[in-house]
Amino acid sequence: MREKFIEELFLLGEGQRVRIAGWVHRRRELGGVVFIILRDSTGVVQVVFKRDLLGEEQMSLARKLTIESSLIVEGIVHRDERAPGGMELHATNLQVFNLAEDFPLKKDTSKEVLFDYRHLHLRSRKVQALLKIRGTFIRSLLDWYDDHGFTRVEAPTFVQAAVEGGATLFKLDYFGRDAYLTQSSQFYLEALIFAFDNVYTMQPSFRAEKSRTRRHLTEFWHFEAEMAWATLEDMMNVVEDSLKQACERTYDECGRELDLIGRKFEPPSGRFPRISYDEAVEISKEKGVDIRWGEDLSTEAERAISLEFDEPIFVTRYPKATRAFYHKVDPEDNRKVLCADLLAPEGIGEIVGGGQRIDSLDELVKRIQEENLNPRDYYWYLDLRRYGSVPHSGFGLGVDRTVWWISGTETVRDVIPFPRTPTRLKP
RNA sequence: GGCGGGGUAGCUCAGCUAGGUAGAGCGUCCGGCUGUUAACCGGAAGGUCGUGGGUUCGAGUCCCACCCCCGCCGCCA
Repeated sequence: MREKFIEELFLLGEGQRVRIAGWVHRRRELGGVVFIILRDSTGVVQVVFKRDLLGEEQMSLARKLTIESSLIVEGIVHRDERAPGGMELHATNLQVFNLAEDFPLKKDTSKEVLFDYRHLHLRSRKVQALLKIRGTFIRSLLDWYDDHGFTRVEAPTFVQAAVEGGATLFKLDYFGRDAYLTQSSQFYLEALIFAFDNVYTMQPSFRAEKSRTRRHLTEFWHFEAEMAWATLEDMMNVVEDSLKQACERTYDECGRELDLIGRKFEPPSGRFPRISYDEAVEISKEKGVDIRWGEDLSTEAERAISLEFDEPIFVTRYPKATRAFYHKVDPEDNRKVLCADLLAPEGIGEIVGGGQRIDSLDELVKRIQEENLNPRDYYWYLDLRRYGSVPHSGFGLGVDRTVWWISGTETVRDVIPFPRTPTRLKP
């Protein structure tokens, strides 16, 4: 079988014999010589097929090779300036495992058709690079939490009640009862901090909104953390430290991939600015955005603010009416709550949302009633305030959106292997 | 949910303003070429112009209805 990866071939010397395996990336045929660019997970190399080394029978096999055919080839390494990368393999033996049918993806294929064929497009070098960046970012992010006393936990995907009133849930039949797909693991994490103090999870969340934009998915990867005894400021520090480290490591480990996709990404180095909602409204007004105090920040306002800064920026203490019921009221101004959103630069918008949770039973019941929700639906969530309640804070980070920001692609769909949107359920 | 753009060959698009036998490039197939770099050269095949209805001698083109896709806003991560 395979002896070397393509990447390793470039370390070999002139005249060495080697056997590699991979897929036909490009082919160019002349009368008596066939050039194949062969791809594996580590890179590409030009393989040259000539009659004198291969013989007539294998030469005719080489002439039939189609794009994405899989093969094992033995040959002799040659340095040649005419070869891409300065090195090529002169084939001495060809073993075709599968002669591919006409590959449907060509140079002029539109983005939508590429997503129709996502199962095939994944093997492109660009998607490969993006998913490598994604994997590296996720690993680096989780490492930070593992190294800082957080316990990894999991929450159910089937749930009975909404976490927040606003977001729409996917409803499904659960043995004759109504159930929903989770839109956040937050409440479960709040229960788990009583066992572990600091917990995190990373799993999909689901939103049934028909949001047809380049930053929305109906199924997205949600990193969430919850911390006992933590204030809003503690929470922001955790977000900042972990995100900085994850960005730095991704930058360090994925230089080749960032180059390949043409992304000039600078990991944030300075302290993330923290501005209040009040200041955010002022900045928006100065930039000509039509906004009134008390309204949530519009996409236009978020963009105007994020373009003012080079680093991700926290916007804190929004008006109570713009946030879900579980946020703790700001003791310095009871019109506001102790929350923070993190806006990514370059107009990407919100990648983190979080804050300090209500720890008083009476206050929480009052807020649930004000939202016309039924406290009985939240019985176990209320229990957490009955038995040893503690001040606590937490947040959710949109993994896909963050990787989108790092990689600078056109849409968030580019950075997840199999995106789900209101109109896309396959492949 | 509101607004805008779009649906013509396998793919990317032109043709629609001014109705008159359906076009290009790429890809595919066939042939040529022993150093190609998204190779090149010659030839061929390939289309119920999103669906239904209407106007007209005649509709891809004009009118009506519907379906689907993309983007922006709202909602959020």
